[in-house]
Amino acid sequence: MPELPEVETVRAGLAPVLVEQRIQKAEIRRPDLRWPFPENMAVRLTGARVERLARRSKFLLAALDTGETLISHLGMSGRWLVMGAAPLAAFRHDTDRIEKHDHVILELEKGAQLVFNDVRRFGAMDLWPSDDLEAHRWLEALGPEPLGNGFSADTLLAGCSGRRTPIKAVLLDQHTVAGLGNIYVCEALWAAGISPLACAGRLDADGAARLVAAIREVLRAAIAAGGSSLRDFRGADGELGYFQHDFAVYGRAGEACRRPGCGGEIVRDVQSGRSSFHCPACQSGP
DNA sequence: CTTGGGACCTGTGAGC
DNA sequence: TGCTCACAGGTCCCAA
Repeated sequence: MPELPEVETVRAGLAPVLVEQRIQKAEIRRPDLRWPFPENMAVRLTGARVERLARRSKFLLAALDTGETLISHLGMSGRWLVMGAAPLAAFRHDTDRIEKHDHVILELEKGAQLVFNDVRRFGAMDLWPSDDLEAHRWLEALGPEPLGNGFSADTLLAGCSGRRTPIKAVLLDQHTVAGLGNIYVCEALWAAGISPLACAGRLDADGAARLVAAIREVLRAAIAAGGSSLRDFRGADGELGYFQHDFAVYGRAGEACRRPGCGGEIVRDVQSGRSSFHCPACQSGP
């Protein structure tokens, strides 16, 4: 489900109900997700007040007044949902299977509940000292934020230099730039006119500049649309994102390329076990 | 060091 | 109806 735009959508929806609220009770309903939860997580959360809710790449960072930060990752199917608000009650009604995968429930002041639901359990949570966050193993090796000043044609070119792997693999790997996933890599490469199969080491300065601009624009537009709802992504408020209607290539194998005057047909390839979509007519490379 | 493949886990839809 | 297979937005780990 969640790449950077979806995580940002969740952050924006969660912040108004979570920030400046105290966690009155933490119910931890299993010992782990992808990894074990931190020791005594319920105790360390209970009574803590959330001071800020930030995002780094695909991680949500809730800074607590205890000096620790609750780090969470949605994996493939994780969601943070706000319960107790009227609109949400309607959304939850017909789907009792959802409750089956509610793994962490945080009760806030004023009765609202935050529920972490994750069918596949590829998600993760940890608690870590806020003043040493960058040393956390999930965060220490992350590349720059794609929408931040640390990401540029120069840094992208440096990350691609000498690499024999396809450009798609470099963008999915979180070291050169952090936060992209399968959907937005495919979309950005299409927007830049570069094939996902193209050799990373052959990216030139012009291509790098186009790719950086394309990544930023695709992410910006997706965030503005509330992310993409394939299957079941929802924002924290239960709202659907709608960027999936704007996909140029993702999931469109056999359909016409949307670039004006192109006339090509989108094809699906499998690269290192994952679907890639591109238009052979207007995306350069092998 | 780089790279590709499998592993983790559950659910859904297509085809027989 | 029920079986099997392929596939799904992410990341880690290991062998070559």
